[in-house]
Amino acid sequence: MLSDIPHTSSPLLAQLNEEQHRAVALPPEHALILAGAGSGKTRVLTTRIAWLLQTSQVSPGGILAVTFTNKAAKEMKLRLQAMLPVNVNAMWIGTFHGLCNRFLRAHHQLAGLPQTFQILDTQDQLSAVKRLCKQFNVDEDRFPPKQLQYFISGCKEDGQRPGDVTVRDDETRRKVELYQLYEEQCQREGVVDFGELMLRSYELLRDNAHVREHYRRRFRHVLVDEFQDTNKLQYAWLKLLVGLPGEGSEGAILAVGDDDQSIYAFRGARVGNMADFVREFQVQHQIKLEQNYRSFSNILDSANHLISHNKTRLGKTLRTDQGAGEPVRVVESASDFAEAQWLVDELRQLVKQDGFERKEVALLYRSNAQSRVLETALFNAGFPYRVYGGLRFFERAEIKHALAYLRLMENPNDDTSFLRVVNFPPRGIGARSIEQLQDAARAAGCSLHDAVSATTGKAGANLAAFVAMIDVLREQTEGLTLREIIDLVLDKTGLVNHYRAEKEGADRVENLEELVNAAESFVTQEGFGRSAVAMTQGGSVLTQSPASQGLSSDAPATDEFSEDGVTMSPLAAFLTHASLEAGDNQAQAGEDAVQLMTVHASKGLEFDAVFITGLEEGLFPHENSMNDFDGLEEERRLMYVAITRARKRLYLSHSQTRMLHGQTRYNLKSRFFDELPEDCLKWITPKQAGFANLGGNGGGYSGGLGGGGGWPQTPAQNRHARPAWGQSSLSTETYKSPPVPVQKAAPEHGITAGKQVFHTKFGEGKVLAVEGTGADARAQVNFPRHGVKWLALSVAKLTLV
DNA sequence: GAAGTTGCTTTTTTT
DNA sequence: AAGCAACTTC
Repeated sequence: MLSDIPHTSSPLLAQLNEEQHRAVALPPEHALILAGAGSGKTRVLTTRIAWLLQTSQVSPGGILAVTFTNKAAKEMKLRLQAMLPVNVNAMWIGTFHGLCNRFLRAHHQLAGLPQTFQILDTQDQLSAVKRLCKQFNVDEDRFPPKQLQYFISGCKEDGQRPGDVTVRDDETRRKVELYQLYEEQCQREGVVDFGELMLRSYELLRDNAHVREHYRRRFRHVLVDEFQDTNKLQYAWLKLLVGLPGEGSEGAILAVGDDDQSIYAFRGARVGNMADFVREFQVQHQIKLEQNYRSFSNILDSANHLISHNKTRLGKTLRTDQGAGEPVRVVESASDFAEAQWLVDELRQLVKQDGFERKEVALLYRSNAQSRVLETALFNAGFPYRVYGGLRFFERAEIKHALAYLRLMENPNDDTSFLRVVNFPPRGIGARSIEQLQDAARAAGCSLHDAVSATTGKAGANLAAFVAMIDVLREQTEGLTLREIIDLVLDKTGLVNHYRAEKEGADRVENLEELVNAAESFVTQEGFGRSAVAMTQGGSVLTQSPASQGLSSDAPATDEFSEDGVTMSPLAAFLTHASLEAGDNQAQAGEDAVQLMTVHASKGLEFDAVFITGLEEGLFPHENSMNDFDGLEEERRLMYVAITRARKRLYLSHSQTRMLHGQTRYNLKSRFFDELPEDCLKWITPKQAGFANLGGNGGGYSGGLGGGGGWPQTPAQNRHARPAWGQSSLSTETYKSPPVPVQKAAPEHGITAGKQVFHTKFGEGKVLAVEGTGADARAQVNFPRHGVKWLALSVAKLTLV
């Protein structure tokens, strides 16, 4: 009953439905919100915070909100700021890793870390592991570095140090040994990987009662977004941070999640945390948000119907007040090329006739490899598109090189960075010199940087020059602005010149210039001036001062928890920013282009029209997942996520054949089609124009003139050349259609109704019907094992029995 | 020390 | 198919 809720008069609550209202105005106790897709989850989260502040139940300093992505954190701050005049930087809003970083910077001594510790991203971590393997002569066939990396990350996600791992066999024993050595290496070098950020922070809270008590008193309201995606360690961290009932703590957790949208089990997410949370925190308030504001009911019913096939669910059914809307369109193509071509035609019509905006249309697929055909077709049609995924800005090689120099200036012991740039650009320091240096460093138990002075000869001179350059740069850049520092480093290290001289290096030079811009805007946005300033997010933290008793739990901005302990140079702050936030990977936002992405990447987004492509057995559900129960359920949730992205129109598309790993595969349509409500669907058969059927005949799609990168032209972001017939600078107006590949005359197939035929995958079957001629010829065949199929004769290799 | 050649792998992804 | 790593050759 609304009347039972306090403070209902707040205008903040006026526009909420009853469920949302109840969620926002919950008492300060642990609660779980089951928020269905499109049910206004973020809105509830932000309004909850705003309401708590407005009704003076908490001050900004008492709020901690945690998300999984920087994007979500940014969004939350933005919307909060729009709701009420509050300094969002006084609140702790960020990703798990961002917040952990903040804790560790503030308590670096207690955590056993240098103040300037650097953060290894996944790439850095792998190269660190490789280096370790070389040093200890690990048989890389028996222990592939990638697998070791996976092992180490997995252990950390489970909260296990080397000593905590149960060793049952020799292989594990060796892995644990290497894990231990890896840890020592990181510690020596003053670097932490992502898992370490989380684990160290957990241990900090676990092992230091006064720190724990301080934060428990301080954070009265802890809000967790996407709770279904938390892993074991993150949940344990939350338990420490807030304290279980009976531990005398006062903070309340508001967990928001949707078990049906849990699609990250493969990387350690534990949906079970939701049930554990309810049990361990004795949650009294559970609210389901089932009102969907996004989709028409044909779309929503399809999603509901599909997900109802999952056995392990908390149970939730979305409803909408919008009408049925259009039926969900289902399309079958003969080949992935035909699918792509059909898609382009349909897109054109969608935009021209039905008035959809390009950027409001998404093409979704299960795996990245599927994007290529789509891109090729779009590119050749001159249709603007944008691909999400792939290399992000701060992951690009040239950027990582530049950052490595900067990191070395901050922390000379960072051997990973040292090795990355010691001979890049080439300066005559080869593998042999580096090996010698590594031996010396190992013998002396010091970093590569420090071992240089011990080397002799010509190699030693080169190394000495390199180290001297870094040291000189450190001195020269003292007191300069971040921009000036980076400019100087790019120049003096020869990095820019090296790429200028390279014939394919223009994009890289551009990216390096972009790095300077990124630094500039970082300074502006985060308020970093010339002098050292506090943590990137502002706000206060508990310093290492021993006087940590008698703290007020709120608004400690002016007390002894001043920012003293967390001052960082602008450079150090920028480096942290670069490791924690890989940056955008998309071309110009705002460009009106259709969006291509994996289903995973689409989570949290919505579009007017959505195409889900490649709905085939083995692809979606993926073959690696479809053999075990949990895997299949996750695939189904993935499909559920995909469907619920659509507002108005949804297309489901599958193809009979598809090129995969250089081979044509014959696929059955996805089992998910059988799990959708038939009366919501409309089966469309696209007209099979000649162009659409060029499946396996080696037509003109490959081996074009090359050049160009996507459309519209985004040279710096879209470096990889794609096949194209035309010039790379296309415009919709001037572009001419690619020449239609010459279709070989279809051989006389002699397939007629009633005959027995053989198919390489489906086996023997009986022809029921044949239609079309030449390239368009299709046969309907009844296979005893696989049912009735329509097969394009130009694609499927049917032989008469 | 750098450039060319062969062979191998191939889900999903954030921090 | 294609990208990447490791190997061989100049």
